[in-house]
Amino acid sequence: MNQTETGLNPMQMEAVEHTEGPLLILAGAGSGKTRVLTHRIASLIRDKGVNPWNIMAITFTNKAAGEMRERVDKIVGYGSERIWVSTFHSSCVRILRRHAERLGYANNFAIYDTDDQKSLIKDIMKRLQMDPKLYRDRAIMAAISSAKDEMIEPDQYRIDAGIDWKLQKYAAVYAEYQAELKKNNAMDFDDLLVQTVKLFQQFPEVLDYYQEQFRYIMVDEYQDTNTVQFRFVSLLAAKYRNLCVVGDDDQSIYKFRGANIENILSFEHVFPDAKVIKLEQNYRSTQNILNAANEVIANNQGRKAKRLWTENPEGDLIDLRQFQSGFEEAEYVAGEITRGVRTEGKKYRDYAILYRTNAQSRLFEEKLLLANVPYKIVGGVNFYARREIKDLLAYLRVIENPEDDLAVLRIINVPRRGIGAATINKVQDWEAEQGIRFYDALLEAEYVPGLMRSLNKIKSFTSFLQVLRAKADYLSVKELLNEIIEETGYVADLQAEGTEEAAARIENIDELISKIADYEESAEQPSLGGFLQEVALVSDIDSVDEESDYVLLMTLHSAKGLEFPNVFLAGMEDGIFPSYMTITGDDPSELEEERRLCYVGITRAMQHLTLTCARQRMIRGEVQYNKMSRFVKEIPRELISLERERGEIEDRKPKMDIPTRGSVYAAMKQAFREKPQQAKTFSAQKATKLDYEIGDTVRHIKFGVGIVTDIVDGGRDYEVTVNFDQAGTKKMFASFAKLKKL
DNA sequence: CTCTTGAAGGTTTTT
DNA sequence: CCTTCAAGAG
Repeated sequence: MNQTETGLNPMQMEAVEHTEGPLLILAGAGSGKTRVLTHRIASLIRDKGVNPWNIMAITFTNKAAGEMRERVDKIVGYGSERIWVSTFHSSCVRILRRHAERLGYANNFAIYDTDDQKSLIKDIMKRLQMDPKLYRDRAIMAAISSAKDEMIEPDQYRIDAGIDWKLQKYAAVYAEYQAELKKNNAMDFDDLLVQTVKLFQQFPEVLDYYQEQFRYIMVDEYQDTNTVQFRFVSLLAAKYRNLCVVGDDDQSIYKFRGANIENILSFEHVFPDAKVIKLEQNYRSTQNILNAANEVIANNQGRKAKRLWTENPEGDLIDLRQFQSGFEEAEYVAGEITRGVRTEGKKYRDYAILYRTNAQSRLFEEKLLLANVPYKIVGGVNFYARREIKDLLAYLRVIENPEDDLAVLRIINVPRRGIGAATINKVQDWEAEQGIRFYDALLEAEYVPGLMRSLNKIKSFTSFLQVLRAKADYLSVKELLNEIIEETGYVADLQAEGTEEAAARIENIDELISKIADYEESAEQPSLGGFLQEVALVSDIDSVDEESDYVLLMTLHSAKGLEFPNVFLAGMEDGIFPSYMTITGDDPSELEEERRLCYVGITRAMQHLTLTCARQRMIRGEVQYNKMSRFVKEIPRELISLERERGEIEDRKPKMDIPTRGSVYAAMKQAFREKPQQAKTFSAQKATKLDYEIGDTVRHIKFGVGIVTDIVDGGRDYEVTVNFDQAGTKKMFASFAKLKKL
């Protein structure tokens, strides 16, 4: 490969060609590191004759993994499916599925999410008779998680706790928690890493097998690896030492999750023979944006010296707008997007709105809805964490892994079977006495004293599960779920409820069904276990689809690794960003982490960056007055445009900042709500036929009743003009407006 | 045992 | 604001 053929600059070339031995690539934002990684993999296969299956690449999201595989495929044309490209968690699961029994787990172990962890911790706290006022479950979960990140086992934790009675108590919960997980044949997220490393440490032959397999290892976003992940990688790479890590210390933003910035800062100490390559040319952003980012991050101490530069034009100034309230802020953003799309030929997907906390998405959602702008919110409540989804998944989990007592407990009385807390307590007491598993106790419920009428209910529950389990042998996952829905009457109950909320839940269930269908179509060997695993490890960002035309809303954390032509950084206020916690806390390194987050945010923008803030804002039902973020003040004045309004702005009536009434807003959201799958509808298929035409009277969920005055076939979608009785004339896309003919 | 109601308490960021 | 938890009636 030569430079002209690949379009790589000399530094990038060097990174691609340096394949033997440890390599640290310090890749600034937008410096083309993904290109380097893909070309490096391609070059290994094509030019150096390395077998695809001898390569492992760790990416930050499943989506990034898929894209990398695709790009390699384009360059090389074969073998990409044999490369291990995946996240840390997925790689570990894949390894553990084959060897978990060596660690005392069955290979079909369940994966517990944060919710599951929490219920388990609560259970244990109750059992240990701990006062929930004195001990916070969140704190305990965090403590256990960080212990695992550092590979500290319960015994060690207890020793380290010394005479601190509180930590001693934590240690007790930790030990019990770990025992319980094992008993349930389950692992939490952290365990996936920890157990894999344990596997490698305890079984040298297993380690050796994988060392032989993964002769070339690459890790993306290395600045955000934690200690276990570092151990995992270094163990695997210990034999052939072909370890290439790519990262940017300025973009380390996951300290709260155990990310250890030392991993990147001291890579050269751990691997003294490491080659270090810096990629400092930015191909993404304009001069002005890059300068702003450079100035902000320069305020941090203890970073590797570097300065990004670009050959890109200077570009627009950075817009800074301060508003009276969060409502006005959101309105402005929605308006700017509408304007850009209407007058500048921009696409909705050219825009992203980034904020510090998920809670900030609300206002934007509301205003975008009003402005008829298609959007998608990334993050927030995970789809698979919704109650109805977790309930149904719990059935599937119990079928797959009979030892998952936590899942059994979740569904034993869902839907209502008349098996209440009193009954469950009796069974649990007896179970503890006998030293058996909860589910096994249910099977032998006739021996449990004092059950009375509940006994029959338990019997019918367990026999229902047994039947399902038998059917699992020949039914597909989809059929199985239908069976569950049918037999439990889960959807029927919701239908009977007849509320908005119930309807939304049913919609979610429908979506779950189609997700299963998708899975069964696309997976090589679809199985119940495979589906549950996939579900446990997806993140919301994985479902973002570049083809679809919508504005993306997400936290700064979720935006890592992405880029957009136009970025709004919202809520630039002290107390929001940087967050209240870091300002009041006394750890200056936390402020630096926030600053890195700001750096990440700024560098997402390719052409245009807008910073917004509000003088006053409703937080938790209270009005807060915030100063403009200190980060904004770190940007040189000459890079900023304060121009109040641009172009003519229609004379606005004085705004009443009254939030849309909850019910109306909820209803609109409902009508509009964006399911990942519906997302495709926007771009791929317009409504094939409209059930109304010019002259018809229609109803819009927000604007009320009106008459259709025009319908234009815009190719992708119909653009409908409606003259509303109340709201005046509006143009809107048919697939969004959800107009109902009257 | 279930459902309703009211009060209290709590918020970064996520695989 | 929104979720979670406890208490009390049916």
